[in-house]
Amino acid sequence: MPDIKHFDPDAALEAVVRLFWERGVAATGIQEVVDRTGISRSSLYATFGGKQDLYLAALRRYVEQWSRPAFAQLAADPRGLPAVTGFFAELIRLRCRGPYARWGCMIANAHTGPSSTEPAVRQLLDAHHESLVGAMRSVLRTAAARGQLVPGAEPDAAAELLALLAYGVNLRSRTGADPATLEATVTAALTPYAK
Amino acid sequence: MPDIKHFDPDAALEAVVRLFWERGVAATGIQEVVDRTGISRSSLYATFGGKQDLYLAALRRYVEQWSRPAFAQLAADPRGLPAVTGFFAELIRLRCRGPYARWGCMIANAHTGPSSTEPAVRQLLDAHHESLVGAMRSVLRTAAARGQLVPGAEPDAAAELLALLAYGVNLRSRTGADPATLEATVTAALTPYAK
DNA sequence: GGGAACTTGGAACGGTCGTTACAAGTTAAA
DNA sequence: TTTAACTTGTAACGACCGTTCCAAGTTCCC
Repeated sequence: MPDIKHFDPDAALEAVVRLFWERGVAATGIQEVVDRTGISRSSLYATFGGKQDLYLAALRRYVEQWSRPAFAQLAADPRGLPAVTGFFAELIRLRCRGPYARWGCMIANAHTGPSSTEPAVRQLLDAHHESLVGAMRSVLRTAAARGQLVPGAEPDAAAELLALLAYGVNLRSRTGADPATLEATVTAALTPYAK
Repeated sequence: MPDIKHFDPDAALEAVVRLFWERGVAATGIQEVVDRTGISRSSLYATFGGKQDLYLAALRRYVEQWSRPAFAQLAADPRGLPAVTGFFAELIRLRCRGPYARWGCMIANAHTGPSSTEPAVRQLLDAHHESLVGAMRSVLRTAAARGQLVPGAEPDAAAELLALLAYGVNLRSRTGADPATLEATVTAALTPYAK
């Protein structure tokens, strides 16, 4: 029977996520991946395939670990509008403070990368966007059901708006945008909808 | 006395802009620049310096050629809210149709690039953002003066919101987002403010 | 213990990266 | 026409790119 892996593929992939997330695929060499993960080129290629496969795996892991939980929590939040406020507050905090400050969103970053034309990547980006919009729609419908929205507000259109706003926040946070300004902008976006 | 340049630096830089805009800096090699501009490595380095200088020059040219005129027109437009609608309509058209479709905005793209941490680039990105927000502020104040806004609307906060929305449009357009959806989203963003 | 299945480290692959050096060519004042 | 200033094409630089290959090591079934 075969030998067993001498490393934890999951931990290695996590290191790869952080590398690609912060610096981007194009700017990150395989050598850096080898150094940061501590595993050798052989093991890397045997486990994940080439760089493109590795990037795709990292993107998927990011979505599973960050986007999906956040979207699920948002969609299921029974509070309605306060859930949206909370979502953005947490987003802004994550993007501007702590270990991931100025990294932006790995998915948002991927939109401008050289692989964004590759079908698998594009499909992932589109699916991510649909998930975000869907979650926003859910929570806005909750808000509508709870009578929190002004008459005539359209949850579906507002959901798209809030999703694009999130991309804007993600992008601008990479240059060190002021979190207070971002917060105020989110407030300005929501105020007209609140009854 | 010296020899004279055998090429048009401005035309060369224009070609460089398109190259970096569409594909990004990291994914574009000097050889491609040489091929597309038609000038040799020597002339390239003698005229523009290294790759980083070339990128910065291209960014500046993009701002001068695209952003500055658009922002100036927006800020000076006497119509108020219809000017905002027109700005986004033109933006979406440019991003989704014609020769620049799916290229996004070169400045938005630059946010995720490896050079976005370099001071000169970051400063340019921040200045660009301030210009856009400033133009939005101007046109919204015009709208307020013309009585187009609902009572209580804050032009300054709304200006930031519309700027971030523009970044979102730019980003999402790179994967081929539906222009009609984007239009509807812009409408949804403006509707609550219109009297 | 023999041996098949698999992992691992390390060396090496050809290719491309951004950059530099230099000889030859061109220009116009002296 | 000499000469200094400058441009241009070509060649080459060392470094790194992503990837592959292979010998050596490890594991577990037979």
